[in-house]
Amino acid sequence: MAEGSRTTDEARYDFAAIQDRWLPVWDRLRPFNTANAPTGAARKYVLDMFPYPSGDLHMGHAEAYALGDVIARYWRHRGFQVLHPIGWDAFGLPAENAAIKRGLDPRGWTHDNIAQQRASMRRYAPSFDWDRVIQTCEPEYYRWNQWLFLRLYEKGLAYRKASLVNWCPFDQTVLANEQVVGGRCERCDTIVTKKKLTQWYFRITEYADRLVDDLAGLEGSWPAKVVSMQRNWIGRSTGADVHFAVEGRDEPIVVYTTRPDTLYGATFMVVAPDSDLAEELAAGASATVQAEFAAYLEKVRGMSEMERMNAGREKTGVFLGRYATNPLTGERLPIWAADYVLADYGHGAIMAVPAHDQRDFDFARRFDLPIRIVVDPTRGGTTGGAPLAERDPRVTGEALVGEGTLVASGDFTGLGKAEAIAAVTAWLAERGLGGPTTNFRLRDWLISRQRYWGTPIPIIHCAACGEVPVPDDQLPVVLPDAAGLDLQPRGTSPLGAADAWASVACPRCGGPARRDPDTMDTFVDSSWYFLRFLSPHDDTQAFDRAEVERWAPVDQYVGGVTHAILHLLYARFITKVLHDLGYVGFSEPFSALLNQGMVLMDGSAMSKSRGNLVRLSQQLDEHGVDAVRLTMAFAGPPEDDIDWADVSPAGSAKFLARAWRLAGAVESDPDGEAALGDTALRRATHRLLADVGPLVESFKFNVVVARLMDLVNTIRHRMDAGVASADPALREAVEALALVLDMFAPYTAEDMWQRLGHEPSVALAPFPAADDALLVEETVTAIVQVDGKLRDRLQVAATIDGAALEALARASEAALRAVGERRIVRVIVRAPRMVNLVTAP
RNA sequence: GCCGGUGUGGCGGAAUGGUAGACGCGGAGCACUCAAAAUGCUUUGCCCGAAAGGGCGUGUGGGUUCGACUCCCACCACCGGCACCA
Repeated sequence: MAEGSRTTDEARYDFAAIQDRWLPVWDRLRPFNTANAPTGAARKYVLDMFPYPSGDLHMGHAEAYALGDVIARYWRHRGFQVLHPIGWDAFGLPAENAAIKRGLDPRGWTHDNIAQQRASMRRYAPSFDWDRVIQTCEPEYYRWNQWLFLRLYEKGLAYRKASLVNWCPFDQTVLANEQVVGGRCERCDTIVTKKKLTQWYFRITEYADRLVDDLAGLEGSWPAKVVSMQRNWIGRSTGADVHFAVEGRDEPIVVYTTRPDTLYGATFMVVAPDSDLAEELAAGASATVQAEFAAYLEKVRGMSEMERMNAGREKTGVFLGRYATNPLTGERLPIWAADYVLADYGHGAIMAVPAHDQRDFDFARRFDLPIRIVVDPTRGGTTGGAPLAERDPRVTGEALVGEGTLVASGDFTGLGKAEAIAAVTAWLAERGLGGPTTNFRLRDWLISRQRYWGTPIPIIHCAACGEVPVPDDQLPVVLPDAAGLDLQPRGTSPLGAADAWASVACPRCGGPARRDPDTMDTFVDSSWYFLRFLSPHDDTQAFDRAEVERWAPVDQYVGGVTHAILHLLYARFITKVLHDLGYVGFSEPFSALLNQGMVLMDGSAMSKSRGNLVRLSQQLDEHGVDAVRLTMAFAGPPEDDIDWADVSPAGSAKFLARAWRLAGAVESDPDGEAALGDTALRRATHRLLADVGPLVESFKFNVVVARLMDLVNTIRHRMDAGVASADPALREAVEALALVLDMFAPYTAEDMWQRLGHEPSVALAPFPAADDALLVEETVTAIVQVDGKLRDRLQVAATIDGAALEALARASEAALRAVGERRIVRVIVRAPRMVNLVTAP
């Protein structure tokens, strides 16, 4: 092979020099400044989740921003005006903890980290609009957090209440339900305890139904996994409330059940020991019962969430010495307190049906309570087989939770499960003894934090007026300087000690008052930041309505699946609130979502302690920005994890060098007539141009890269086959290469573009349309099958008709050999691609 | 337990119901070189065969179809989420 002949250009591909060449040019031209884009064009809002400034950028960032940038650059090449902003999620506990550990001010620490990340980001070169940077720790931003809080407060969606909350003993602060993972603090892994505190909440439960219902509209454009996780987390369940009269009490106990059909099987009641109801019921019982209950309650309170939530643990509880009445049967039911019933779900009390609920069954066994079967699974049940006597829970130890037919249930006997649920619920509703109800696993969002580094809550506490919101015109409530404050976590907010800051005159009565010392959960900051990007410097409002209408909602959101519940749920909630308040015209913030996977090393997540940390800066120094970015895109489907041990940034660099050298081989003029060039090469070029769109839009970035490699191989092969440097088809091919490559390797593409005689930036040059005429092949490979098995390949004209193709197939030597002595009884022809000869003996 | 997802060469992964393994990594051989690196060329699913050729192959077992990685049913394995939520 005539090696070297194809690479007439012997210049070396030097990624460092190329990076140094183009960074200052891009700084000057600002090609991705949204204002520089053609106006009037269709728009796309492509948003990457903004980073948290803890240390420098890492491999995970590199993947996320590489993939997000493919999409942003793609739409620009398609002629869209693209908004692709970046900022920093700069408040929060990790930064504060890190600063305290080092004896630094969180503000300085955070700013230093942002500066470092920003410099790294500039070199990594995602196509961001650098004029829209936001940092949530600046008053220019968090002022509007406070504004948002006040709007929720006005609507009764922000409120303060005392209740048992999740408490992290290490961080000395409360946690939202969503921040407790497996009973541990999401941040520091400490076992979470419960504490009774007065805290601020956002009433997200008021939106629970819509947060579930609207997921249907996201199906298909959000990952199925995320939709299902959200649905799971909100945990909507439908059933019925049932009122049970209590002996010696005026008010009935209300319970929630998803199985009203089993009401005849209720043999006792259970209330949550840490509920007010339990306390009240115990108080009305004998001294012995009171003592037992008190001891039990103490034991329960002493347990961590971890211990209490362990489902496998043996049931415990105490009899409260009180009785309720089954509304359907009039039967007398003993009332127990047991910690398997949760105080904050439903009504904190249940009717226990041991035959048809495993937990109730376990409890009944433990305390020798009656078990009564009221649903016969052998009739109408999904699992047939064994007779009822063998399926009895008392024999099997398994409650009968499935389908079946009601037995021993008075007038309801004989009904199926679904009919019975409806019938019993209706019966209860008619008599005012209950009715259909929906319940949610989701709890209100606890947003106050007893820490320094966050948005001050804009409320003033006045002895005379109570809670008084800070008037809008007095915003922002600026976070006081950390100097002189003790930031060590002690369970109360450090801001309370900033006397000069905390003491204020009540805005209502002018009397002495104090600011609320708590700060907001940082997830408040990120719940609406995508709107701030639309008018980041507006100091008169949180966001500009006209800009919102121009850009929002986000067309494509890109980020890690770690935020599948927390951030996305909160952002969806806040968007619905803003919609209801008339501030935005849509109620879902992110029309489409792409979750990139994680970057692993040797099969597990990277960590310093595990010793498998791959440093991004080292990878960039060694292989270059483009090679790392390309590797991220080429590794596989974006949502899959990448094991860095399995991929080859060196291979990526090799490919980039090959592609780059081709730009030096082109010797024709930019305005040459491509139609006069090599047809085979032109076909390859136009096939790529035709396929890029569908591939990128279905996130098959790895396939696009493979197709680019294919094109490079084809170009080289065509050159070997005699396509000259002056052939306009070569220029056409290499230009297409540079344009498509820009999505993955912007430096290399920009340099190629210049070598091809164009002005920067390649990122703003449109993709040429594929020429349909070049997509139609002249000859194709037809396959000949015998009984569905491949036996021969034929080169045929693409226009061949069925009869001609069949004739060729019947004449195929290989096919006839396979047919042997058998007869051909049927022929399926799909011209021009396939013939199947079906035989019989 | 419930919900969601995934199973394809040594590895990462391709494949509108119609040529399984595109593209790459890794391996082997060769060229260039004093040598190496770099670069380039050839080759590379498994088995039988010198070759021609043949057989087997997409987690397992069934099914639909002329034809199944792809569609349907059952099962197995792994990953992720939720989990004493009544």
